[in-house]
Amino acid sequence: MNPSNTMDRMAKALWHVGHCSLFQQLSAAQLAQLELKARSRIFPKGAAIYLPTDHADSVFLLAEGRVRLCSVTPDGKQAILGFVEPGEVFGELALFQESNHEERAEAAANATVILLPGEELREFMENCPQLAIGVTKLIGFRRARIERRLRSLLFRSNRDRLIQLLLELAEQYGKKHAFGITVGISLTHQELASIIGATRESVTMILGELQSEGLIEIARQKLRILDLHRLAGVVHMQPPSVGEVSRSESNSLQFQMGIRKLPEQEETLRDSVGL
Amino acid sequence: MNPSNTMDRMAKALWHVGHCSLFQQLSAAQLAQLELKARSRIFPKGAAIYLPTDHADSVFLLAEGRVRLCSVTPDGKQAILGFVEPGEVFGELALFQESNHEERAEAAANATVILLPGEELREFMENCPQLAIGVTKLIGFRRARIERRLRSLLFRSNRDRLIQLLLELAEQYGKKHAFGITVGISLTHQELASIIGATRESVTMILGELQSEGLIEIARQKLRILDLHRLAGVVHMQPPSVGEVSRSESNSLQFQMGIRKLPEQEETLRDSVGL
DNA sequence: GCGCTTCTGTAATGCAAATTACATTCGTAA
DNA sequence: TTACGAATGTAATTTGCATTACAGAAGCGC
Repeated sequence: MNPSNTMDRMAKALWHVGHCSLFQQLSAAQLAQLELKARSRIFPKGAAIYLPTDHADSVFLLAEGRVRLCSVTPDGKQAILGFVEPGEVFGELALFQESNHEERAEAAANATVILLPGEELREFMENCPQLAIGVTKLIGFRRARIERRLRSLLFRSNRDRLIQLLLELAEQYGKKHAFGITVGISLTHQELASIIGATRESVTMILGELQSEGLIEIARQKLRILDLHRLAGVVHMQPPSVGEVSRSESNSLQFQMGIRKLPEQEETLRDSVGL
Repeated sequence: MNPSNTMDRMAKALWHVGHCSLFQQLSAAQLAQLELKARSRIFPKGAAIYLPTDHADSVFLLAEGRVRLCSVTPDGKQAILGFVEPGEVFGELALFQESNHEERAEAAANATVILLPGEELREFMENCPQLAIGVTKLIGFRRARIERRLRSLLFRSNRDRLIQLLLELAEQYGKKHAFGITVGISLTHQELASIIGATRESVTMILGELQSEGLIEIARQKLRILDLHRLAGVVHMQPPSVGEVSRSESNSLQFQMGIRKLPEQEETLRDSVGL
């Protein structure tokens, strides 16, 4: 690691910290101080950023790439808790829990991550209530999402959960087209399954059904929703709004929690994120 | 509502707010100011404190009684998210979400509740970072719990979830006895089921099995755990510590999330809370 | 191109748990 | 004490999904 390399990374860290919505509250001086402590790291696709055993005392800010948060059981079952998109913070619970992480974060694509020492952040929060409130909002927002996912696991069938997920994907990555909406992210059936808490086979079957019902259309990785309203109707929801520009809300960490069997090898999010 | 009654209530509110761990951070002056805005209300057993539709902009502090948080579907399925014990805060997500509550809070026993206007609290948080950090910790703590519950729903069987719940109850309400641990709270099978996300019948059967395996003993509402270690072993967990005094940690909001069919009538937590 | 792996599709079988349908006991208010 | 609703116990039946087991297709490095 030569000096210029280090400088480059630090410069990047500075830029990204300043542009993360969570830190908008800080004054220029504070930002500079925080950035002094920030360190940036690059993780190749598939690499683990932290493990459930790590006693991490750092908060992470994703600069580039995509990160997957998942939970794994000793016997190899795995669930995807959510994805982190650039500009988002993750691992934020370590800020206060004096315990270890309870999940695993891995780079779903080559990822540049900025590490912010928890110690520092806590100090900043004490001096800057705005920041503290921002963090509270963030954690609360994600808690609300998890509660929703919990509910859907309790109350809804595999099929309904998958449909719900498709609707969320449409809202997040959807782009209106001549006929229907094309979803600009491609996930494998296995990943969809891990998100909603089902098996790969179930997802394959359900997608097939939905297609033959004329609700969606699948052509090699490309998913298109033909009848948004009818789809939303099935699960008794309002059809989400799908913009031309989309990417509705950047407060991500989306998706439901799911389960999947870990086949002993890396599984990766396809990189092609159209749109 | 005559004046003296009002005064009485306000005095109570004052006392309780001052004694809630969350508000220890505030100075005497701040406390007094907050208390000016606090209002206390009494809810009879079974009454709803807030509904999923309420646009509540208040945080609640339970002074006396017990509150149940649950989630209900349009078709009558119901899940218990957790219970609130005296001294604990609830409804805290409303502090920031500009939306409605997503759950329902009802008095599981006659309950005295102190209402703190969200507007006020937000102001206090801006002036007192300690308070903001306290709130963050609280929300984060509960989020971590929910994530654990989600995992157990995904990865564990009905049986294992029930055992886990029994262990938690032992830790919270357990009291060491000559042989085994008596659990000082009595919940109906239906309630246990709603907490772990199973049906009443399943719970009845599993409890029966556990009894015939010599792990527990049930005699009219009274649950006794005979072999804590073996029980914990079944679910691959460390046996929880059970004090003579117990009530380990007051940061409650315990239990897993569950499901149950709402039989169109009130269901109440038995009042007898031994210990 | 070829061969490899990763993904997708399909179908039979198994199983945990919900559903349904009662019988019994308990608690408690009349 | 009786009577009634609530809580518990048990069992047969159904079902949603996981499991298991392949076979074909698509992507990709060589």
